[in-house]
Parts: sequence; C-alpha cells; structure tokens
Amino acid sequence: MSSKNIRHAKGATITDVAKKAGVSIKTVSRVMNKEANVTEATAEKVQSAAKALNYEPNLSARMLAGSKSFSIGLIYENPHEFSYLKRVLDGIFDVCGKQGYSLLLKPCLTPKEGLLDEIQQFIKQTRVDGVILIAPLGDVPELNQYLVEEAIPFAQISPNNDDEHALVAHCDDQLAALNMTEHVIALGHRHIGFIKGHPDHGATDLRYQGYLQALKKHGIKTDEKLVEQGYFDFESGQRAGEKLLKQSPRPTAIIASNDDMAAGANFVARELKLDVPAELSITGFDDTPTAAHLWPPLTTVKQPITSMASSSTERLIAWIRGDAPTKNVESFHCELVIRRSTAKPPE
Amino acid sequence: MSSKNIRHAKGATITDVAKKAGVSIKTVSRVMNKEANVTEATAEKVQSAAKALNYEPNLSARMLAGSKSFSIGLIYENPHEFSYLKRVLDGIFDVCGKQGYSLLLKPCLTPKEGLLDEIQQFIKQTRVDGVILIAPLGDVPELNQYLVEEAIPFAQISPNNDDEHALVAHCDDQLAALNMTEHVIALGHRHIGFIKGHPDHGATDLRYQGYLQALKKHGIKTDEKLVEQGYFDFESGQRAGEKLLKQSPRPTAIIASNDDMAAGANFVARELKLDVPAELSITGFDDTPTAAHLWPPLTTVKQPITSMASSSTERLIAWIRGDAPTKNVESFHCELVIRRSTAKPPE
DNA sequence: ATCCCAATTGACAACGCTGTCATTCAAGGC
DNA sequence: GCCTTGAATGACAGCGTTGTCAATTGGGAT
Repeated sequence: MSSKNIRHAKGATITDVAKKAGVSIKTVSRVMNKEANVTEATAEKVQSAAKALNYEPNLSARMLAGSKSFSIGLIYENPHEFSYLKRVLDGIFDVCGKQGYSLLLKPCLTPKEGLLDEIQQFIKQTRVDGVILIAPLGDVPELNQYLVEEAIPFAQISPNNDDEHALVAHCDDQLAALNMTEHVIALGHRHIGFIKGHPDHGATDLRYQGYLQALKKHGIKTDEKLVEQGYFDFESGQRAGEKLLKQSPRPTAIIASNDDMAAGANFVARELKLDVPAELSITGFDDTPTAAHLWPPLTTVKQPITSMASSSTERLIAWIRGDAPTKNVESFHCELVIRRSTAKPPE
Repeated sequence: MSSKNIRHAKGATITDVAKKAGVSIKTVSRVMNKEANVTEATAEKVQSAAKALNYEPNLSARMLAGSKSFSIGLIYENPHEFSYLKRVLDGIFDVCGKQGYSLLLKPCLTPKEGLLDEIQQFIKQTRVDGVILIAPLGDVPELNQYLVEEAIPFAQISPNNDDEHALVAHCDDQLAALNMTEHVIALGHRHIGFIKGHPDHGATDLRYQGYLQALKKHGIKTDEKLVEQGYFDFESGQRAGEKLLKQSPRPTAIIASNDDMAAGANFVARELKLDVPAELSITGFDDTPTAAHLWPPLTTVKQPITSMASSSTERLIAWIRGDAPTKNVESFHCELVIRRSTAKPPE
C-alpha cells in the first residue's frame, strides 16, 4: 500500500484539449460551458478532442476562476426518520446528476448555539453555490437572514413560513391531517386521540390544526386530554400512546403526526393486548417503508418528498444560474394511504 | 429575490491576513497548515489576525495549488436499508468534522454497465482525496483496479475479500450467524429455516456459512428446502417466509440474513396467524431501528457500523496525509441482541 | 469594390493558495 | 572575530480555469 506520493493521475487539462482541437483554451472553455457564439464545427472538434483525452474540467480551477462551485449543500438536522432524508437525497441527486452539480452534506448535530457559526463555516469553506434547508432548519431566522445577506440562493423544504427570499416547497399538511381525521370520523370514531409532532417543525402545528378543523367540522368537541405532545420519534409515540390508552374511556382512534410515533402507539397497544384495528385505530404520517411493514400495515399520509426535493433542486439551480425564479413557493399534494390499521370502532 | 449577480461575500483572503499580521502569505499558509518551523509568536499573530478577519481558507485554491481536495467521496449503491447508510454517515461525519474534511456523496443508481465510468467521472471531477466504498461496491474488481492504478486511497466497508491495496473494515458476520443459530438451537429448535441475503454482498455467504457451521456443530442435518434466497428487502423476506412456512413440517425458527427480510417473514407469520415467538421464532441481522419497533421486537445482531465507518475514515485520512497505515484490515465484533422474537419451539 | 457590424475566436490577466528556492538571522565552533 | 549551520521567513512561479477585452473573420449594405 503506497502511502506516499498521493497524486491523482494527471488528467488532461484544458490546454491539452485546446492543443488537440487546434483552438484556444478559451474556446474549449466556451464549449464546455455551452456558451453561445461557437460554431457548430468548432464545438464538435472540441468535443471529440475532449472525449478522446477523457477530459474532465477541474472543478477547483473552475471554481477559483469563476465563482461558481457547481455544488450545492444540503443542511439537515440529524433526523429521527432517516427514510425521509433518503427520499430527499433521491430527489436531489436525480437533478444534480443531470445538471452536473455535486452535493455536499452538512449534518447539524450541534446544540443550537453554534448552529449559525457551523453553517457559516461550511458555506465559506465549501463555497457551495446554494443550499437546501430541510425542516426545521428553514425556520431559523438568523440562518435565513445570513443567507439573504450573503445573497446565497437557498431552498427550504417544509418550512413553517413562506420566506419571500427563499424557494419554498411544502405540502398541504393541514389538509392531509383534516382528511385523515375525517377518514377516521367517517369510520364512526368520536373519541379520537392526537399525538403532536416536534414543536420545532412547521408541519407540527399544521397537522394539529387539520385535526382540530376536522373535529370542529363534524361537531366533535375537542378535549385536551386527548392531545399528547410527541417528538416524531418512536419512544415519544410510546409515551404518548401509553398516556392516551390508559385513560378511561379510552380513545378508539389515535392520529399520530408521523409514522414512527404511530408505530410507538401501536407497540403500546400491542403490549396492552389491544387489537388494532378492531379495538383501536391508529394512523401515521409520511408513509415510511416501515409503515407498510408493521402489523397491521399503517394507514398513513404519503408526501411526495422526492418530488419536493427534486423540484426544489431544479429551481435552486435555475436560480444559481441566474434564471429568474418563477414562483418561489410551490405546494405539493399529500395522499391518504388507507391500510389495515383503521377500522370501525368497537360496538 | 435577486436572481442576478450571485456572489458570495468576499471573504478575507490569505493576503488580507498576511497584511494584517505583518507577515508574508507563505507564513500564513504555514500557520494554517500547521507546518513546522514557525515561531510561536508569529503563529499567534497570524491566528489572531485570521480570527479577526474571520478568515476561512478557500478550499478550491488550496486544492488547485496543492493537490489535496480535503474532501472524500462516499460511494454507495442505493441501499434497501437506509438506516445502514445513516449509521455510516454518522461515523464518517464524526471524523470528517474534526479533521476538516468534506464529504461528497455518490449514489450509484445506474446499471452495472456504466458503473465504472460514472465513478471515474465523479472522482476526476471532484478530485476527492480518497473514497469509501460501501458493500457491495468493494467487490467490483474493475473499480478496485482503477483506484489502485490511480493511487487513490480507498476504504471498503464490509467487502467480500481482503484487498491488500485497500483499507478494509468488516465484522465477524460468520461468527455472528453462528452464534445466532446456536442461540436458536439452544432454545430447542431443530428445524431451522434460513433466508439468504443478496448474492452481490459479501456478507451474504458469510452469514450462510455461519448458519451451516452451527447446524453441523450440533449434528443437525442441513436441508436445502429450508434455505431460501432473499435480497435483503422486505418483499423478498415475505416471499421466502411464505415458501418456508407453507412447508410441512414447518420450520419452528427462521433465521433471516437481515432485519428487513425478518420483518417480511414476521409479516407473513402474522398473516398465517402464527404466533411469534410461541409457534415460530424469527431472527434478523443489523439491528435497524425498525427491529425494535416491530411486534414482537426482533432478536437480531448488532453491527458496530458507525464505528466501522469512523475508523475507516480515520485511517483513510491518515493514509491521505501520507502516514503509513498500520494494518489495512480491521475486524469488528458483532453483538447478539436478544429480544422477544425468539423462544422455545412449540410442544 | 468598400465599409460596417455581428459573430467568432484568441491573448492574457486574474482567482487564492502551495511548492520551491532564496534570503535573513542568530547561535555556536574554530 | 570569522565562518558555518540550521531555523525562520519571504519572493515568486505555478495550479487549471474563467472573465475581459481585443483581434479576426465573413456577409450584407452601400
């Protein structure tokens, strides 16, 4: 194992290509960047020379000379639900690949104190052309302010508010929660528990509002004992589920603000020997892979996360390229996925 | 939303720092790179100047001038189990953060044909200093050969064979499978089904061998009808579980090569109204979060994936830095996690 | 034939850093 | 007191690209 002299094979440079094609390096640069005003013939000469030499532009040089880095950063808080991040990544890479952009990841594990510093350093060091913020990072005012001041294009996925300086993608969480609650009401439930999500997330309140809205619409009076705080993780779902299910009378249905918490509640139900869905209906949110693998398979809400991410990426890159963004807020539709965890209430 | 004139705030450059500290840029460079032969006093002057100016070295310039990119690439096949990738990322970032390295992701979605090209382009374009290959990518001979030829330091996580040119991290899959099988045998099972993993993965055969070894050790004759092919995903676990459980006599235990497939088998058992673990024991491998959330919580094997990743990263960076790597193969220990999905066989 | 303009191409200076080599300086040996 | 030596520092030339601006070319209008 050679430990010294780490060096990459000297790939062909722009000069080599220029020489081979018999043009100036600037022309090669033009072709590589698909700039206008290059003859078809010249372009072809250059392209075949590039192909022959297996030329690949040096990103660093490109970045140093121009001031684009051809990379974007994805900033995320370490998520409870990793499948969420996976779907985001799928969407981003789908676009990045096609557009020739690289993706740099920046997980934020630090306590809130150092968050801004950490992100600033990341951005300064990597010189990413733009960043994507996954909820709840879209809702950190200082961060938004920093990005706006530095004129760094950025997109937020599922933020709480529509920042006019940012690209925003969110979905109709409230409507989805409303629909879900109505689905349960339609089955005959009247005593419906709710597990809220993590307070930092914008979606949390929207989903709660949807629940309330449905109750009101159907003349069911709200009962604060039926609402428990959760934090989007399995354990908090367990705790909340336990509190809800030990009440008497027991709720006949529990609407959890995400699948992990629903799984937690389902677990508790099982421990209490409650039959789901015969004695208790449970619903989740997100349609994680696990949702379909649990017993019973979970009725949940499917968000088009991958589409949200790819669309955000596309618009972000357009913005970076200087194309005027069309609209900065884009809304996505959620879909109810009815599985076997919901049924008529007992009796 | 300003769409033109994307430019990052002109951060301080090395020249600014040099001016402020009253030294040459080269000295600043020395300090920033912790090179030898700099007076304590000078170093301090420089450091405080850098801090005052909020200076952050420009990675691209650094990379262009030197030939290090201070970034490493993580190449992975789109995994079935995303929590695996999460744990790998956690391990890598833990080290990268401390060492000032960035991470670039390269998911490989393409059919095998273009794989090498795709990765070559990635490496050439990004100029990563080294790469980490997640199984099964450590077992693509052309890829290994390419990396060796180009003298690009690389680490493999859970590859099939010990390439002496690479850093290797794997864990004792075979022993773990042996232990798991013995755990089941110790409970009294004699009719034990096995679901193999994806044939491309090195771990697949090791786990299978561990199973066979345990049977042999305890004088249980192997029966090929008890072995089903799976592909590490839930659905293949379902299919395999179905085949196993519709046999008569039925196996009283199923050892799946990972948790997702175990979940699939568990799902089928549930559909067939078989009580797990009273009538059927099921075990998995990996200890994904879901394993603990299923009912019953899954007996499984916990791999120290995060440690494997962080150790690999550490050694990779050392190699990049030119430090002679100590040993190139590192082995990690797996741990049995006994939960409620295993019990005595019926009767 | 002449002139003008737009399209095309090229020369060359950045970009911010590191590598190389030269220079300075103080301490120690004779 | 002079020379040697090694530590500390600096000057300067790249690294491979893009931006700027100048030069060249060809085609149409006069």
